[in-house]
Amino acid sequence: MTDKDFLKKIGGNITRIRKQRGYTINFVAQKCEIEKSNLIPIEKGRINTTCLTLLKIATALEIDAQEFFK
Amino acid sequence: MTDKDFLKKIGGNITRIRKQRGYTINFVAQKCEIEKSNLIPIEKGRINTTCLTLLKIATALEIDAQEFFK
DNA sequence: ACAGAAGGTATTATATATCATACCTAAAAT
DNA sequence: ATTTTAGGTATGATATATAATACCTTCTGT
Repeated sequence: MTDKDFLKKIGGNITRIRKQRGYTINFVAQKCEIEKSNLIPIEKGRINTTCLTLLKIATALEIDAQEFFK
Repeated sequence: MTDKDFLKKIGGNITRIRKQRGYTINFVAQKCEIEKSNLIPIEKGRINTTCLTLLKIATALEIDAQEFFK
């Protein structure tokens, strides 16, 4: 698995689960207390985010962070 | 789960699996191509590492990154 | 037609992860 | 006793994630 594919997998999982919840990017960003200018590239797999940012997103999506790696 | 506890969980899982494999920190750091001055504080839960560093460590430990989050 | 919502991009500033290196201690091996 | 190995810390430099903000496009609702 390449680095790029790995980040795209994580981002894609975040997008998929967010949409399953019916949440918008702005809503999740507010709930996480992160900026959408950070969240959007994470979902796109463009940036190599950190454990704690994943924890914030997972908490906002009411899910375990490990789900993002499946 | 606090931020500190989350990072300690991840670091503890890395240490546990590394020792199960009988690998030293130096060996894993070399295999990962990361510095031990980076790996040690990750295992201790002192730094908030990134997805790609977790991927490198998981690959060196022959495991899926999601194991670190369990 | 217009207003608002939603996704997305660009830029600058700041915080911090990582690298590279040197050094230390304790324990084990010889 | 000395050397080696393993874990760990300290520091300065560099790369990059994140914050904060402004702006853009498309689509939907009115």
